[in-house]
Amino acid sequence: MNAADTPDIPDSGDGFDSVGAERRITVLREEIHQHNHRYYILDDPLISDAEYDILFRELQQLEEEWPDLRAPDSPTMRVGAPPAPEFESHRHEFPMLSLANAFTFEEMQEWQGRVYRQLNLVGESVEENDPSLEDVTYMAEPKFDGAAIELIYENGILTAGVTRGDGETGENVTANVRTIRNVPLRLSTAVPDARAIPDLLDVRGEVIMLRSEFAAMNRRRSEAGEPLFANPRNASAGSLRQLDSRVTATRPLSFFAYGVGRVEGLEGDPFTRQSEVLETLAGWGFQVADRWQLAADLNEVEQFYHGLLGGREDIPYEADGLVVKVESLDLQIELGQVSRSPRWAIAWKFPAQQATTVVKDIEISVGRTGALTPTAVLEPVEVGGVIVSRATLHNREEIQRKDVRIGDTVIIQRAGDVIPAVVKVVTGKRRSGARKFVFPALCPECGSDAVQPEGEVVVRCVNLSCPAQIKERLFHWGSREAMDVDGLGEKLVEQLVDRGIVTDPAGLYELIADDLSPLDRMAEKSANNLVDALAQTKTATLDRFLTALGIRQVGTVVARVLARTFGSLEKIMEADRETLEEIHDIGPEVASQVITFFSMAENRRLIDRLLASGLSPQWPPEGELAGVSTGVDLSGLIFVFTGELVELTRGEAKRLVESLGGRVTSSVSSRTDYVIAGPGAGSKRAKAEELGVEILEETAFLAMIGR
DNA sequence: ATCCCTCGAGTTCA
DNA sequence: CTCGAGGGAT
Repeated sequence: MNAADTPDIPDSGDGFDSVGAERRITVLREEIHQHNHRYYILDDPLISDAEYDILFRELQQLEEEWPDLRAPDSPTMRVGAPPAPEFESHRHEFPMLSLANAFTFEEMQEWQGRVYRQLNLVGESVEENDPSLEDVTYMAEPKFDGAAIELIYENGILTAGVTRGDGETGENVTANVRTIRNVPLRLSTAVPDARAIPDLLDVRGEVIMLRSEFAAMNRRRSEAGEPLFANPRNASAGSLRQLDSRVTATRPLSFFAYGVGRVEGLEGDPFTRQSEVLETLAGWGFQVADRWQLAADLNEVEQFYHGLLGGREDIPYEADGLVVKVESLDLQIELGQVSRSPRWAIAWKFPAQQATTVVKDIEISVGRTGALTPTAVLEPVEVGGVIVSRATLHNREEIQRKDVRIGDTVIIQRAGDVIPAVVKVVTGKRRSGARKFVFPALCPECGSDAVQPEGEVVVRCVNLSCPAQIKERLFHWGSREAMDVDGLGEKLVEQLVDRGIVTDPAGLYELIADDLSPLDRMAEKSANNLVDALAQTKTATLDRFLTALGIRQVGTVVARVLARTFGSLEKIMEADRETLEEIHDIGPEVASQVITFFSMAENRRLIDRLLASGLSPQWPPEGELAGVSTGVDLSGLIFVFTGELVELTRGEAKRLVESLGGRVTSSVSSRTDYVIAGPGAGSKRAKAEELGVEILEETAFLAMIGR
């Protein structure tokens, strides 16, 4: 049933007036919504596809005739809209976290141990009000292998769909999401016991392709002579990121919901259990995993795991493991998160897909820092739907430890189903021709010495002018985290360096379009684009500039710390070792790398030339909340936010604290300095009282930071 | 001295 | 995504 494929039906000449049309449109939409639900969610249609198409066409025609009556939740939105030039980025109000992984039961037990420890369930100081071991139960469901997204519903209407992105910021793919047949455009209240719909709801889930749909789609593509998709995951992710949503509409995508983000204005009690969230979502019209399981302990989880693994092929979608969550939402809140993963959930992955192949050769590549990295060149082999021909061997010791020789038969797998790695050598199949790899003592790119410093694992080329290093440094300069120069790709850098046109980043800014014209694939237009893109980076922020310089041990985070602490390039260059080491997150090693970098005459000359070409690193960043310096110094202080905030969003509050040098974490501990508690604060507030941590209201917090 | 968490750096394929 | 190592807390 695909309305987009239905041939046009001649105009019926309905002759409604606007009121009549509106009434008819409302009836049609409601009816089509019901049929969609029965077809896609309940799998129990009441009418034939042909009858459905007639209703759909009628609605389409009416909407064409009365454009004012179009609506974002109309089923006709599902056929897609004309292409957009690019996706807008969209910041998640609550970050979309990723999950920690476990592969064995032992690793699951370790995770449980961390859960117990965090909840104070082990050790001597168990207090009366603390939860007990029996309170920690689990909910497990299959881990969908697709693309994670968030759907935003305002007053029950789907208003946005956003990809996970880096977890903080994703892309707005609303037009594409609307084309997914089992995504409710409007939340359903049809189920008798369904809860009333909240004012604002973020639904999280996975966009996937069912195995059968994927196979059928590839069959169609093969008949049409179109390229095939490697696997359902790539096909889903690719379809979701189509700029032309009419293309997305032709792809057989499905959405499975598994969680919520913001829930505002929910009537009655807040959610208390993970399974309740799932049941409620199902009641509102979402498709959820067809099999999920409550488990009183890890042994029950393990049974479910083995059951699912055994019948893995029979599941209608690809699952790469199990997601196990602590069932109680109160405990989830108390557990909080570490970095970008919640402590209350874990992915228990199925064993990675493996394949056997032969190592044809071992090649060495030279990185930005001169690191010599060996890569195994493999006889191409399919692993999990992708042809793999190379696998990293990391470093010299790794080759020795695994005793990988050229000509060996090896087992490879895709780590996390992405990056190929050599698991082990099949020694039984080793033939006499297999020879040990002699790790080079000289850099293969420039012939300089390659040395391995005492106590380190990495072998490095000592020559700073090594062409391979120059290329990587230039490429790094333009990378997304650094100066983000559009068009400065690997191929272009290669040509620039090989022809001696550019040898360092300053050289890039001395380029004019004429220098580029003799290069391959460099017509006038792309040359001008590159020069423009470079010009735009002249006002990049100081932290990006520092990242781009490629100082050892200084990446995005440390660069931001330096920019925030010193505020200008000159001050950073003047800073002495003691000043640097006093800064949180900077220790002797990082300090010494910074000092060394700026003390080298060559680097100082590079910076002079960059500044002379018009670069002026900006700090504080313009327009960002972070820029509103109030002169308050929060460095070294750790904040936890709990309950609702009124004046600020969580994201703003976090950025504010960080911009003033403080840190924000999610769980209260003895090292927390302040807990900012709003209405609805619960266990964290209690924990703060217990530990004697200072508690502030939002207004007091704002006063404290001078806003 | 030891653990845990983060950060940096390097890497694959489509 | 994974590994190694820096930094901070215990």
